Amino acid sequence: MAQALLGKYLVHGPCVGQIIETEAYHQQGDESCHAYRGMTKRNATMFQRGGYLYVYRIHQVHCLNVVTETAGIGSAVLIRAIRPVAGIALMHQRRPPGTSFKQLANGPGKLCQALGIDRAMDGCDLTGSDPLIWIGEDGSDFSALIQASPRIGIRKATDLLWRFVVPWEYLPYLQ
DNA sequence: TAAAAGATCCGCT
DNA sequence: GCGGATCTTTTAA
Repeated sequence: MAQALLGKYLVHGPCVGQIIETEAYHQQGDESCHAYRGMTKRNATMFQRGGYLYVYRIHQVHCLNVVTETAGIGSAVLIRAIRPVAGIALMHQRRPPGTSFKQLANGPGKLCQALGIDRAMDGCDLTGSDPLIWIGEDGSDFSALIQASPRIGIRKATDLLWRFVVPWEYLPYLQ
């Protein structure tokens, strides 16, 4: 699922971004997954069926995930970077003055800031029932360009190559 | 009730 | 590359 989400469009109101970096997290055998030790108040959304939005806060920023498993299994894909596609003026407004185009949303906290996502949106349905926030696609296939690597900023299960990136340098050649 | 850890970011060097 | 900011959840006493 983490690879399949690359190239998809994350839509929140007028703002749209194409997903270019993801990380997978799974309850089973993945110690760095929030759901590894079972359900808590924070991670409850991870145990819903796939298609829901899981948002949590870390340090001073929010991180946005897509729930991926069947109900009862805690699992999600962290969206780590998007390519801004629409609503770019509004994204600039939400980010610090002088932020470059690339830096608008090239990190988990940054893209939440650019898209205006916070913990209040945890549990939203991304599959189309909510006209404000959803995930769409245009049929683009990034599978040949995906690079796998260890996940960023974690201390456990660092051997898993569950981070998937479409390098920023490739993007101009895709249009 | 308290303390520590954490899927980050930014500025400085 | 490094450290600090700064806040919520979780866990232990």
